[in-house]
Amino acid sequence: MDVSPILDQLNDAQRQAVSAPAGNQLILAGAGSGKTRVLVHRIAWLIQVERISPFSIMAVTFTNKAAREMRGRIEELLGLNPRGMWVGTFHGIAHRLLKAHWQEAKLPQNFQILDSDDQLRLIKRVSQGLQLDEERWPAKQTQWFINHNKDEGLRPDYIQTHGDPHQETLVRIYRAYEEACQRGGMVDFGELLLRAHELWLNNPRLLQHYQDRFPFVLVDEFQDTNTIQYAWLRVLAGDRCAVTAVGDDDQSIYGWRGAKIENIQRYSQDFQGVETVRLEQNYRSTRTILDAANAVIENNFGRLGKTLRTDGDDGEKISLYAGFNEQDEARFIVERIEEWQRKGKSLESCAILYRSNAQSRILEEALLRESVPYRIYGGQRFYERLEIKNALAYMRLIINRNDDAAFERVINTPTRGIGSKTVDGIRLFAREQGCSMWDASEQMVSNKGLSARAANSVAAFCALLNELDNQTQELSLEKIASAVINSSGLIEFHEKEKGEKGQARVENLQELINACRAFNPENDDLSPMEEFLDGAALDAGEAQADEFEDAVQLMTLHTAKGLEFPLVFMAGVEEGLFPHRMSAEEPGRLEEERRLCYVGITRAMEKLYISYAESRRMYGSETFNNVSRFVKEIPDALIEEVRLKTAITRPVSFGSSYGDSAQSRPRLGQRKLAGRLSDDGGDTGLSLGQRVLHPSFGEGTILHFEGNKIQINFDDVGSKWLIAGAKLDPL
DNA sequence: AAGATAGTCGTTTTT
DNA sequence: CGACTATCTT
Repeated sequence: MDVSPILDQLNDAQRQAVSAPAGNQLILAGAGSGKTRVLVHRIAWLIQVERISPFSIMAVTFTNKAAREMRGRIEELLGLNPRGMWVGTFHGIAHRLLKAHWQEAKLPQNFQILDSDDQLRLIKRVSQGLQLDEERWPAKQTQWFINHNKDEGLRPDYIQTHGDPHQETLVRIYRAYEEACQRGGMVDFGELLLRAHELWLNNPRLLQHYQDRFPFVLVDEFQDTNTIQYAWLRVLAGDRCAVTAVGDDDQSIYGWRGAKIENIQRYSQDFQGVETVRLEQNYRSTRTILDAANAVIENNFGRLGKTLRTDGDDGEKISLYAGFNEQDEARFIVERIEEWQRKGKSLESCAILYRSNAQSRILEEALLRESVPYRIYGGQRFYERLEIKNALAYMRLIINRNDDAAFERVINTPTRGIGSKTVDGIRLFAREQGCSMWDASEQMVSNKGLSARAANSVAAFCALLNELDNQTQELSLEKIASAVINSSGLIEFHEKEKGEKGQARVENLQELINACRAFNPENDDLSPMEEFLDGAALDAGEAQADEFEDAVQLMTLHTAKGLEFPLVFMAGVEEGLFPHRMSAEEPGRLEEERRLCYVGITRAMEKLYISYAESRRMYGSETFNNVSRFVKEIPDALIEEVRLKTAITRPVSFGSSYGDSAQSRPRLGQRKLAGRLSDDGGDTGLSLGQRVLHPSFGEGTILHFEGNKIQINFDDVGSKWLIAGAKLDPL
């Protein structure tokens, strides 16, 4: 066997990981160290050198995107599609198991997946059903409670309430929610994992079957596994399976979602003879960038230890810019991007990363002003959009009339005169009869259990669905979607919505038909529509329009994990924002913020800009933040502070409230600076060296004017840059 | 059933 | 501040 295609072009550590003898292995893969490559080559090695059948291999990822990429790259390397291999997300694989063994899992064959929005609605209804005050038991919090416990593998019976009445009520809702899910054949994300785990624990023969089938399991992003995922893997692995765990403890940024960074350490103890390989050679960033990243992450304790190295050049220093407010910061970034563009570089190669989504608006405005195209990642996902979920609900009802969640969603969408009172009545009747809302509706229509008006509307709705079902029996998925969207009245409903919103929604519905056309069914046991709907629930769909235009990329630091860009801006690197004030207190959470910073820095290939704003409007009021502690953790030698030396072109506006001081005479030698005019044409009356009073900082002396900012040395709080318009009273 | 209005709340979000 | 929700109004 010629192993060169598999091992060539790998460094020693990568080669060691790829060609290790079959067994448990932990691959600690630093940022940019070729992690996916090693994973893919390891699989190729198993198949081609160790002669392992693809049927014996399972590869688990966290995102659909990662799963797709892995499948694609394996195919590329092997030159063929490794049939029989399972590649998917934890949730996707759990779903597959439950679909295959629905009876053992005690689920209806056509069980539905609840996304978090569906889940929240259901929790609200369940809480109402228990007569609980929504103020005291906010559905959001209950949802967090339920999901948190499911992530920990805890069913209601196993939760320790210690007699705390608050906890006990939450457990009661949890229990009622579970019953509602079971009644309606609905499964949320956490439940998929929990059920799949229990499926094996309760069916030893089934477990045996899968243990025999998958002697090789590979897991990507191991640092992001939560308790139930780890437990599931542990059960599958038994004591014969070889597990390859790939991860980076320094890039664990989802602890707040239940991910357990400790799972990496635990793995070495729980699994037999784990061989550890560190991938520390970085192929992405300049030495300067890596040194900065290493210096920051060194401040965390209890790391498994790993230092990124490169053979590359030092590269440029990291530029640090102190904007005097968020607008100034945004303007600075946009100017640097235009500069980059003038050098003939693409916009696609630039990313602006920020801690929280709220920061994107100011950046967008600045980009818009200069007509720089941009693309924002994150935000609402395609299959989570209201109009899409409505259309899908019709499709779900075609398959299964007893899908109450879908029923409630569209019985009056578009509005057809069925108010909440009627729906409440149907729900109540369904509960009493122990039947679905669909059945309840039919009964109430024939029993005269409804007002004539309501009965009419409900009957019409039922007829519409029955007709859709009949019409579409033999049609392709695309035609079904098209029929649903057109006959349901959803298009007209959204068309008359005012503003651009309606237009966008109609386009999205059109896009849904396109997605149906492009859909490739793979599972013979399911109808294409069933398969499509399951897929839609598990894959949010990276609907990003305008993929073709060259555009700057805007996203949160979390979203940027796994990506790389030649030019990176980290914006808003301030105390309070990053690290976020909610995380700054607890050491564990602060360390996670630091890992996020590490992730951010290591996204940059050639050049990194870090910026912050000395003053920022947050929640409507102005806040003054210091530069982030993380910046101070970067050695000075790697940083170059940017001070704009641009000519003062813009007039300064300190407001017109100083009209009376227009006569105050600038002192000699300061005429040029002090004589600038404010926007409304009046002299600001402020001059260098002048004493002023600020409402929060007290008295100070004006040190500098620059652009439309002003530096003042305050007696109490030291020197600060303020914006034009700051409330300054000349003394 | 749409529109207006008051009140709330405010990190990050793989599935 | 401003986006989103719940509630009230016509």
